Amino acid sequence: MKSLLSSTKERILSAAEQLFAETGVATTSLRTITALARVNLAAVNYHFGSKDALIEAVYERRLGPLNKARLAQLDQLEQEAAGKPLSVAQIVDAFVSPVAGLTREPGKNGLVFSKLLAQTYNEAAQYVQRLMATEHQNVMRRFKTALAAALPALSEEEVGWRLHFMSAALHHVIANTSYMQWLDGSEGSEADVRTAVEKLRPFLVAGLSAPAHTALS
Amino acid sequence: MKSLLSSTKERILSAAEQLFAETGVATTSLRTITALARVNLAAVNYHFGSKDALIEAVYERRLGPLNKARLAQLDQLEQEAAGKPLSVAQIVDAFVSPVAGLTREPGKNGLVFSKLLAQTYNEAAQYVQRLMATEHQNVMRRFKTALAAALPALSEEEVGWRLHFMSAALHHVIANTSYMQWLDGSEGSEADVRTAVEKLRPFLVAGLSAPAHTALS
DNA sequence: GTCTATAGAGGGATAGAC
DNA sequence: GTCTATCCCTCTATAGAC
Repeated sequence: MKSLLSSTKERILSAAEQLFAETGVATTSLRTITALARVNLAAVNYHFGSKDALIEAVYERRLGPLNKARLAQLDQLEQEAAGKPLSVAQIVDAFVSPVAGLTREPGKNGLVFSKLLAQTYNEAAQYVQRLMATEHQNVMRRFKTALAAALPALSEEEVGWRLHFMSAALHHVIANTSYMQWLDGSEGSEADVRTAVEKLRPFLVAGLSAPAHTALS
Repeated sequence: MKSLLSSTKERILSAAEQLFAETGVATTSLRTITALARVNLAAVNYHFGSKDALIEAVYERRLGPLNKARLAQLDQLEQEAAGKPLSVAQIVDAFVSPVAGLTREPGKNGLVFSKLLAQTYNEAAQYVQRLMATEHQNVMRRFKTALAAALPALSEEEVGWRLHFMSAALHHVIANTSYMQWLDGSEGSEADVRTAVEKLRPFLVAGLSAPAHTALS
């Protein structure tokens, strides 16, 4: 019952999250995790049961709040709109902002998790599917409905694809922001995630609002 | 000198590529690779020297042709345009089409590599940086120049970000197309990569062309 | 160039003392 | 709940026969 902020469990979770994001889930050993958390090796198996269970717990700790935040922001905007469809920009906002908002989660730097989520998107899907498949699907369905109302010219299917693209761009951008220098050799300016997300917003709004077909030239 | 299409080396490369894309580089053992390639375990070390060297070879085999194809298409379009700036749609095409064109590479199914490239983007950067940092940077610089000419209203920095976003969306979409069902619970229609890339095109064109700031209205 | 056999390192998990 | 010590497994890499 003692929910100290730095209990052994929490320290393991944060250390694991950080190392997973840095070098991947598979290559991170329990020995490395417990060393960073300054906790005994056996503690992982005592508190979580196995490495797999620890991985699930790492995802679980962040995904719940992220989903809730997205839905909450969408709810509030829809209430304020009183029946009228939201703008595409508002929907993008409700989807994107909570990711930056992860900063306020336990373990201080929640953006680490965003990087993890993107870096191991496929691996993540495997764990997420077991844990919160329905919750995640509900979120996506809500956004799909809102977006369909904002873009009546597009088919349901097209709206689904656009949502997919938004999620893809957002997560990949977060995961690879530190590699921008590699991407084009530009001097860099220490591009941080928050700047990247800010720059991404108009790109997403315009992309979502695009006509279904675009002629060449 | 005997460049048979199914030499031991090539079979190892293709098997490794496939398994890497399916379950990741770190979790794929040489035993699994050699079993799929129906080759002896020791063959990897004989032909490549180490697992790391094999990984590099897997990336090297595809990235060279991909970069060349992108530049070639851009070159051709620019020649035809005779000095006038290309359209954004044309630039998107030169960037995106060669990825689907990987199909014509050795080992038949080159799209497997696209999935690998996206799934392990961070890991890949590590190897790619060693192998073809300058080549990749040249490609991105060429596209940046072309895009800047097509979008004179945007700053150099903004154009760099947009290029980043395009690459991010493209690679993540390819990597996660098979997970669309998970994304929103839709019935799926066996969404293949080619369809995804086709749907992505107008999204990218509009996103790249967006004004730098979008009001929240 | 291909194979078998094995060395040597590092991993996850657990038993049992405290 | 924490720690040490250890089991047992899988992995990469290599030596040496063919």
